[in-house]
Amino acid sequence: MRIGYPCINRTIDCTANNTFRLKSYSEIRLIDSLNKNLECLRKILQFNVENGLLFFRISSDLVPFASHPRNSFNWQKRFQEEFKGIGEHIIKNRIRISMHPDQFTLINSLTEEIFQRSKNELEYHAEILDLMNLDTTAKIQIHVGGVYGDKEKSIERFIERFNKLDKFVTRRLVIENDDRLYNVNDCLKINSETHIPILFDAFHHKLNNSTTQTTQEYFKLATRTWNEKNDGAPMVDYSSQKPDGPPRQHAETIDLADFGFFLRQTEPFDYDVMLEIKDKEKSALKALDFAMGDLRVKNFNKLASIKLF
DNA sequence: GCGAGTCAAGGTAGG
DNA sequence: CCTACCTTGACTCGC
Repeated sequence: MRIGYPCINRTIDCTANNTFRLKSYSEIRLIDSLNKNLECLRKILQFNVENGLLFFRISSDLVPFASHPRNSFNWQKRFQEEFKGIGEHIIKNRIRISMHPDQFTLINSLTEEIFQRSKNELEYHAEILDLMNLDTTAKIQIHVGGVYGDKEKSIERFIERFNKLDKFVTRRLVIENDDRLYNVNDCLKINSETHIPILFDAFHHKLNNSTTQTTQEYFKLATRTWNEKNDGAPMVDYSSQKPDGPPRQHAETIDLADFGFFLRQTEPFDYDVMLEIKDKEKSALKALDFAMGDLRVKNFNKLASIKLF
């Protein structure tokens, strides 16, 4: 098991998602942001390795306006050495990497234009991971998309569109159950047609499940869609409800009692867990401490003390 | 230097 | 058909 957190580190004084407004777009701004973002990504990964956090989600904002028509700059070529260097450190330290395009990426959209934009956005994500020379265990996670008044048809459309994507994207693509529309059962239907792995989101599952099957059973159904050799250990998203917050809001900091309960529920399995919690690496470190002290967590990937960079 | 308003992209619910 | 809301951080502008 590896433990990780998404995109932002609040301890380090920099972020890997510097951006700007479209109105102020220029090649200079783009290069400047990308320089800062790659430099900061290095620092974050360095911090993570030093602290035993070996799972990380790279921000979709790493390259501002990457798939926007306004941007015709060949950033792939300009920064290929930098990407390659970061990739080498990721591989050397056996860091697990994921990416998560945001809500506007909808491959099952009713309109061809939105599908095309989504396809471009997915290709951008795959390019980043390719430029780093990461194998297919580095994943891109998306939700199934909209329902558009007819879930059956929308699932069919997802499958048709999935089959239109290039191999360099689909080999990295996984789907995640969401909190309102598509639950694990829906994802399983898509998996039976496409063999796309299902990323189990524990919090979303709590908020959106239609049967009496337990978390354990669904966890098992979802995680066994991952092919160990090509996909690596299953990725899992974990978070909990913010106490006294509006429903669905993610907690400010980790609830170790709840996390411990989740670990026990999923005990026999090896997987990598992403903690979607507001205070980011702070909670991830608490969880790491907790898990290392918990003898029941098997296959625990202890800190590799190799120095980065 | 600060706070408020706004930001590429879509969808759903409620009216 | 139209509007509010989802959800988050950070850019940008006006003071």
